[in-house]
Amino acid sequence: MVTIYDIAKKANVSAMTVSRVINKSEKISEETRKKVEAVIKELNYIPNNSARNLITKKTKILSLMITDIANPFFTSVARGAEDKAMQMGYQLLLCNSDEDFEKESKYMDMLISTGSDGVLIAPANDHSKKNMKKLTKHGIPFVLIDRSIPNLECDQVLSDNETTTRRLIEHLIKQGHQKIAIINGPLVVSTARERHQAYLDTLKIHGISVEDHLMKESHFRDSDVTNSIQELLNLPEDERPTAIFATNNFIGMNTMKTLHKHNIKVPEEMAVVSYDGIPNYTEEEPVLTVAEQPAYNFGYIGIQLLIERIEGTAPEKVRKIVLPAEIHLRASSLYQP
Amino acid sequence: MVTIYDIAKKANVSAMTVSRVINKSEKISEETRKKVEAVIKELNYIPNNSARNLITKKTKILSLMITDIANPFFTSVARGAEDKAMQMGYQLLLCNSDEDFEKESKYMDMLISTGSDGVLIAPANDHSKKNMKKLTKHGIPFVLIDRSIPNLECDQVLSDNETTTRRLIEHLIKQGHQKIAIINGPLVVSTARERHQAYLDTLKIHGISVEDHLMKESHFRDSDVTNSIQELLNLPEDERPTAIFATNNFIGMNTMKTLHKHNIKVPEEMAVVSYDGIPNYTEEEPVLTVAEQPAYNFGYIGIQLLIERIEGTAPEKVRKIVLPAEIHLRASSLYQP
DNA sequence: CTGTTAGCGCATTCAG
DNA sequence: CTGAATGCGCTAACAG
Repeated sequence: MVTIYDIAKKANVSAMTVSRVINKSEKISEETRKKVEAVIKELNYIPNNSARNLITKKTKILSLMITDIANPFFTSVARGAEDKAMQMGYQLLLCNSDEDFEKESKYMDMLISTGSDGVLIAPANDHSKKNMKKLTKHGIPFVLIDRSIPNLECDQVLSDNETTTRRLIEHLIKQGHQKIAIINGPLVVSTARERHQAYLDTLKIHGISVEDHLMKESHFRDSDVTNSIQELLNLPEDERPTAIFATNNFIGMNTMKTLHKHNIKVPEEMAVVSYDGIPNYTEEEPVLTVAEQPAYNFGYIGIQLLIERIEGTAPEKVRKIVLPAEIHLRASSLYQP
Repeated sequence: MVTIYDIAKKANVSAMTVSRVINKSEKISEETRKKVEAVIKELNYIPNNSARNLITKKTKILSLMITDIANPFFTSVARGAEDKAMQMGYQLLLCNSDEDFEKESKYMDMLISTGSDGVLIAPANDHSKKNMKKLTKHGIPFVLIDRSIPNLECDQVLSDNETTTRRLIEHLIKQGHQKIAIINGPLVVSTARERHQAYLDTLKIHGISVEDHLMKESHFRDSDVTNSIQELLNLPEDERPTAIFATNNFIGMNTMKTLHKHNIKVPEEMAVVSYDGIPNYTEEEPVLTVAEQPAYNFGYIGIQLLIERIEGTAPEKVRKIVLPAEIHLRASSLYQP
């Protein structure tokens, strides 16, 4: 392995001078800088970060913890995060918690051990607070994205779940729907809770009674919603919903698939609206009405806040950034006379 | 920061003993082990990997370099790689070269600097050989996936491009097609070259003349193929192809979209076959005939080979694993009388 | 089974 | 502008 000493010897300078050249110190004469750089190139020298980190306590590595790498929403988040991180001279370590607190904890120890300068995280659920506390104890800044955690003051980039949900539900109401079902993720996740609450509030505002049997709790991962749908379809005619609100892309997509299997016509027999965009890999126009969140920006802005926190350019006060979603009205919820 | 010395002092042992406990050395009395572990837990001690790496030259970090994080093919590769890496106690650093040799080189220096134990890489193109040589010079093992590099002896996990392409083209020939176009990626990438060659060979075997104007070179990223398609459609009636072979998922998908825009009926006016699966996010049955590669296994097996190489359990001789693709015949290439 | 000594490669002091 | 000494946190090699 080539070290600064090898460079120093060959360039007839001290190791310290080489170190200064590497770190782009200003206080180096043009002449010696060029001489050293030539030797560095000649010997293919690449600095050893482990040695560096040991002293500086900095790694120039940021970590991104997401809950599902198979979800296009998080793929976009990752792209945004990666773009900003690279632009700012940081590397990105990608971790996938699979919506699992235990797996998240395990990764967290690894991150601390390896030395991340900061962590951008979509927490698995409310229990993740424990992991956040651990980061704080180790002096590692973090920024929450997509999901908040109760009673945890920190920088975060979130979606405006209240407004977006209300707009989706009111759209359904305007289309004449009174019995609107919700298929949600686990309520131990903040986004599920907020969308649940906004669903309830909107119904109440419009004088629509809330029915327990229209509220289903499923998962945010790409798992089947057959049971939930089946239960909704099994309801007596006068209780059966005429519309379904799916709280993420996989639930929405699987709802459409399942309804199709049951030969239920959308939107005539059942209207569907969903959270999150779904990439269109076909030549057909998309059908599903969705509230598309700015996933890329979750990553991009999240990393920006994180770096500002790390480099001390952020204000003392924590920042909570709330981004709007964009609603695309499509056939799945538009009444066709 | 808590160090082994803090633990040692509080547990009334030497730092070395603490180190042994952390590293699960056998030669420790049950009693002292328990005592030390208790203090570690009490003080929330997590070892500093930078210090460790400096001595051991091991980081327990593997890197995965892919060329396009937005491509579902590589997302699957990443999942497979992540699963295996985690299972074996390694972390995965994900890098995205964007099909760009320069970006790949930049990441490569970072990887070497941070200290990856090994690299699993889908090289951007043949020029990447230079980057591979650099890894070798720094003693970092690597495994190629998806794409090989001419005259580079190393472990690799590839797809059987020759057989798969032949089967796709022969399927088209059986359907009665004689004028078959190919829209390919850049020929500086091995997979593009191999598919190109197999396309030529298959046509020749079946006595079909090869026409230059039916061979288009595009990109593997999600960019438009409008020009290529336009040129094909502009050909005089008797030279115009009746089928298109797309050499990856994005090309296939964009070919379908573009044909749709031109109101060209598939497969009646133009049959289409494509490489790579495309996730189906709709309730409709997929239409496109594809050769689906075992992407997950590229990652999974690739990491396996890599770890065997790192830990010295691999045979001296390099291994070349060739995985078959699975052909799904669908409407886009099936003649409907 | 446990402890001592030394040093991994580099940047932070502090001197010149 | 340059250099010498020191130690970051940990483990390899040896000694007891």
